[in-house]
Amino acid sequence: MEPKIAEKAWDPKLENAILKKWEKEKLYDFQLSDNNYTIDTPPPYPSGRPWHIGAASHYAQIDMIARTARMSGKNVYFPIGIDRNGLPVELYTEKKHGIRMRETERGEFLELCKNALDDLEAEMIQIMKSLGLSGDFKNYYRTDSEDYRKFTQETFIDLWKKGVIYLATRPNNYDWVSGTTIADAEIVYEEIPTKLVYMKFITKETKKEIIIASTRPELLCACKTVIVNPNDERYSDLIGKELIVPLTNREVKITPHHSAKIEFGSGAVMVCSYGDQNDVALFRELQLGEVIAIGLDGRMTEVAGEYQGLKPKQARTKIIEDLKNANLVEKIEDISHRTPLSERSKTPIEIVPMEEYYLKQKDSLEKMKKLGEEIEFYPNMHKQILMNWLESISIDWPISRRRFYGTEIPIWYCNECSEPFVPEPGKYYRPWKDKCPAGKCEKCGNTEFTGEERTFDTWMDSSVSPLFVTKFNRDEEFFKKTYPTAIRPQAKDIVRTWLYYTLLRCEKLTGEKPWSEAWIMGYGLDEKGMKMSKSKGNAIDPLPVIEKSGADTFRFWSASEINQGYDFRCSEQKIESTRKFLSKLWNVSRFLSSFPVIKSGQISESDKWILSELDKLISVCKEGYSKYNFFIPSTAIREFTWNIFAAQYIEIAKARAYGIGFTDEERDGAIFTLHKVLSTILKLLAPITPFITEHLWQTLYSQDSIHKENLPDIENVDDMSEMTQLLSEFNSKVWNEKKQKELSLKDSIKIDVPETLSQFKKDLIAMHNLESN
RNA sequence: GGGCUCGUAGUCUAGCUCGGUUAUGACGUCGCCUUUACAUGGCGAAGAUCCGGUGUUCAAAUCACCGCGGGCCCA
Repeated sequence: MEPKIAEKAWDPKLENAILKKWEKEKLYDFQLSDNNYTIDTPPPYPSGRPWHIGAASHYAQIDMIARTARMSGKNVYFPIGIDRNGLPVELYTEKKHGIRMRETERGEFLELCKNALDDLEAEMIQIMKSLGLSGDFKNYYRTDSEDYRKFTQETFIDLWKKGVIYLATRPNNYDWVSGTTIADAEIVYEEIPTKLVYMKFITKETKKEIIIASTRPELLCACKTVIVNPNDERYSDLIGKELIVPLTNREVKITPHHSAKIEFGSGAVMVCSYGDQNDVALFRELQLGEVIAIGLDGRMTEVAGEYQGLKPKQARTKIIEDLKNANLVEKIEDISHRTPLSERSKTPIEIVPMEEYYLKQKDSLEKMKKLGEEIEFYPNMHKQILMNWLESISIDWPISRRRFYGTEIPIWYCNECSEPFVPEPGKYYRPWKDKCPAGKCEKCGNTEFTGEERTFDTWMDSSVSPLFVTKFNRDEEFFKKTYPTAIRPQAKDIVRTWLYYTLLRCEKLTGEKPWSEAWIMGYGLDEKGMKMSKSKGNAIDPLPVIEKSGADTFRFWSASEINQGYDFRCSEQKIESTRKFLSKLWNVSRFLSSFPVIKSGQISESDKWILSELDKLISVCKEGYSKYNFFIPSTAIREFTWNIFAAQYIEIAKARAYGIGFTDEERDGAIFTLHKVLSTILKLLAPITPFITEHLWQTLYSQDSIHKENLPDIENVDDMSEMTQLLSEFNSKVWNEKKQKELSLKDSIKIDVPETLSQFKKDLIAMHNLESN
């Protein structure tokens, strides 16, 4: 019989047609039912080209979660969203058009951002689709849509009414490049070379010289005290005495404090508002009055005297010169200093007192820990990231940002008495341009208002993703049937932010946890194990890789190469070489396609053996799938298909399948078993490589999609796995002997079938053309 | 400084829970082979101080302890 499959290899170009067919058949459309499995899909941020190959791999695996659930009989809701709020697009737009946000009309700037996002988003959607994501693309949402922003504002108004939002002036992490406050979670630390300046302070009474080392001499004008360790004998007689600050000639006290390290610098430390977080803690503890030395424009203020208007770095250079000229410097060391940077703009943050809105979180920490305990983490070890973070939270969450491209904080202020007005939910508010919905101020009756200009931290938007996709407050039935959602898949670097904030917000709004499971993925690194970045030039663009090798190859690589939760290395060569397995699967199928698909036959001992191995494979795969660990099924299937099914069983059963020297019933047993095994492999593999399995399934077995099938169940065939090695050893022995004797594989040879394999004797004699004994 | 986590060929990985073969398989490398559905293949080879040390034991990749190294987080 001619094989139904003629082509000699799987052609990834077929994927496109399969995609179109799925779309036409509405295969993955979601209809609400009582058995919903909701995925809180991470909405990717279109930050620029190329998209990260690690992220593409994340999404491929998230799709495997969806397909696994679908093939386990669940009604899968797999929403697709795009995260479009926040700083990166503002920076991208400024650079692209050579403009500055604050010097551009706000409405115009927002329009430019929106256009940039549309471009970047289109490519991302294309990659996600071509990866075979079985998500709800038709209803994909954007976090900057009126609908979403209205929703974010509603949740804010709700929290405002609950009294968990407040205004406070606090030293804040301030990123002066992006001109906004940032949360602790957005700070990254880097070792940066800097100068440690040993300055000469003078004691007021005795005119004795005291050396104080600092990396921030420009903050001399904001120095309010000098601390020394109480155990430091060098200074014990000076505690409580006054020092003259160089250049400014102000007087400050020497205070004992345990945080002064005896061995660092000279042991005496100047405390300024604010050099670092430690200064903040000391100012609070010692109740010092702060001096604002750096303004919101990132430049020195008038308290800096002649240094006013300079950037801190410029001021530092100048002040070091001046100190040197005045002979007030003992020495200068070049050191490497662990500097806090803004994660987004990568510039050193300053600590500046500012009035911002806060969301209370400190009083929820115990509750959060409890919820964290209840949520199942895959892999479990990453739960620790959340727990450690919960342990270290010390201040409430600052939620206001001085940026443009974000959800506006829906507040107006009375021009007369400054009383804030928060409108009713139900509308998208833009206070920077909309008229205040209140006729007059409730407090003073004034009718003039000023709109709030700030926006929310983007995590305020993305932290309600599980509520948005389940239609919280908008469709009660839908919400009831989909929330709490089943699973939150995400990357491990945003556990402290996205995962935590979602937990916090959803609990505050619904009293429940947002998901019962969290699935945490590692980073994609380059082939040497370095972090990929556009600036280093080691980033791999996923689009050409997928176009060249095909989505299934990429997906199988992702599944078989990445250990759950661990960082992984990406190399194009390795991805491409994964394709060999798909070729193998293709050719196995091509061979089987020359035999009719039949319902039954007389099962021989070798058939029972492969069916028992197949049972084992099913168990292993289902175990792996149940833990969302795709490494387990992908490697098990490859191993079984290649080394057991193709290399051993097909060879053993081939002669019987051709029916030479066997009865029709015996022949049918082989053909039945061959198809049984292949069709099972295809179903087991379908969540990982949906395209090739669909193509082969429909060519060989059914008009219907394989993705409507359920994962196969085991049939409890008697275990014969002890035979596997014996068979493969015997076969290798015969093949090797023929090779040594320079015989063709078809030639006959005299080798006895060992007693242990006597049950397979007939198949083995036919397979190797053994001289009967 | 503290916490978490990991350490098996160039790379990914199995084995570790519950100690016992010649340490599994794949990618890559090298050699041979038109030979079967598949040269996108087959056969074979080289490649591992199982991070190190000590202890327990007849026996340690596996158990215990002490180190070392990487990554992430916090200070």
